[in-house]
Amino acid sequence: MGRGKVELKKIENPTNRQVTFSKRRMGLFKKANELAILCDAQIGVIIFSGSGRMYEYSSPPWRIASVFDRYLKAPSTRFEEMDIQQKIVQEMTRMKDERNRLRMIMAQYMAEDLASFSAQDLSNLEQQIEFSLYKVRLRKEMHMPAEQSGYLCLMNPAAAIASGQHQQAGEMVGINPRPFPWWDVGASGSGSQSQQLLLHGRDAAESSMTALGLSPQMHGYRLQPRQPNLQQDADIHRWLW
Amino acid sequence: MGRGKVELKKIENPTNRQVTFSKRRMGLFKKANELAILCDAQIGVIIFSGSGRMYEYSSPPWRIASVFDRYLKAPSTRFEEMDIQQKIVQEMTRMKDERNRLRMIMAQYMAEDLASFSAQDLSNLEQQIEFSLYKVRLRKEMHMPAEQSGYLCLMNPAAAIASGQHQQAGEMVGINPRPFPWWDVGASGSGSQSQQLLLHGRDAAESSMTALGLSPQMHGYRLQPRQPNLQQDADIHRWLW
DNA sequence: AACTATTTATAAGA
DNA sequence: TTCTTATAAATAGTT
Repeated sequence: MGRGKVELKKIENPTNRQVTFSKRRMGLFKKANELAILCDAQIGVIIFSGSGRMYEYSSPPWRIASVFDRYLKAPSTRFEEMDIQQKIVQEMTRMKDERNRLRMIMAQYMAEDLASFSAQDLSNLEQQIEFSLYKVRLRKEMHMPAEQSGYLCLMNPAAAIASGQHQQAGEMVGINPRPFPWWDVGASGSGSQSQQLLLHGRDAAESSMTALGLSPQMHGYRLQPRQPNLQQDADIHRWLW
Repeated sequence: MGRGKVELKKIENPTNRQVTFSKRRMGLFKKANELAILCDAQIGVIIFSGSGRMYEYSSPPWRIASVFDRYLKAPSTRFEEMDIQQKIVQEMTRMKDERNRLRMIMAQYMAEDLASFSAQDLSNLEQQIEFSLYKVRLRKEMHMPAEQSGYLCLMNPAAAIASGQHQQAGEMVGINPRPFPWWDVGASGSGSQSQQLLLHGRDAAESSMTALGLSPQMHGYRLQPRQPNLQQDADIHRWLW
């Protein structure tokens, strides 16, 4: 609709693209509004521009949130929702616990909260930090091969070795129980610590909706027999962890 | 567009309405698709017909759930406009992000993931760890007053002072952008890498500020409804955080 | 579901 | 950005 036919591919000229975006965005909202009124429908539209700005339309008198809420609830029964919400509460609690644990660990490791530490705890923590320092310096040496070879001597060699052995054995230095056991982070039965501490970018990219099994596709699973909700659990777990 | 002009009001004839609904629904989705492709936008459209049937479009390669997630995370989306379920999803996402962030920080601080660190990064991390070590040893001295007074000498004094100054200034040692900027956590105006590395920089920066600020009292100010209107909201918030 | 007379949307130009 | 206008596209009423 215009002076020339337009090919359905990304408009390369940024200015043209911006102008077209503006025009067509308004056109789309107008169309949505007409459809909603003419045909008595509830409509929500959300647009993110290439630059990340959000635009939204929802048919009066609704808010976008209402549309989404209806979307969330559309394919499911109340009973199933209750079920999944229980899962949510459970997983949420776990995650909150781990977050709090990590906070405490960080505070201790950065020596910002040593009030509850005994002398022995302090020694163990010191060893642990020394070992971290050792690893950093080791890596530093790799970057600048020659020059300061004696650098690592700043660290207590015994501690380095001891820590190294611990590490090889797959466990961190054990500090006494009173302070929070940050060295045992996330050790819910298995898996090496380093693995647990690494972030897998995949997590961040995943969709919460998918995770919660709230998309229509997922609801299909949940409507299956009342077997233990394995698929759903797996989905939730994958997203959460 | 048609044989006659159309008045913008609900079509009374059910058959006509249904036909128009079909035609215009497809037209709307087509327009949305064109806009998405031509202008490189991410678009989601949800339609509920008068009879309650749901239709949806989302611009490839996304699913409508992704759009919804992004909506929840958008800075302009206000907490108090969301429904309970959406709030839960949003809060979970935030908590997960913060947990992942803490994990990453821990891994770096414990020198378990230094692959992406430059020499400068390593130096700064080294300084930071040295400072932690310094604080631990300081505290250790308090426990056993006499004996090994020369203990602190193991640490590079210059680094200790430098770190101390940084600390006093209220900021951590600055390491270069490539690794995850845990040292820059919560630095509001820094314009550092955090926005790129995080799924939704602004929100995560806010929560992580308290994460490393480690003062639970301050946490989550943005999450609170601006006006403490709904008791339900308050309950959720109290439980989540 | 197809057809087409018209209206509407909009690309390009100003 | 906004307006203009030639033209493409959408669609209302018809078959």
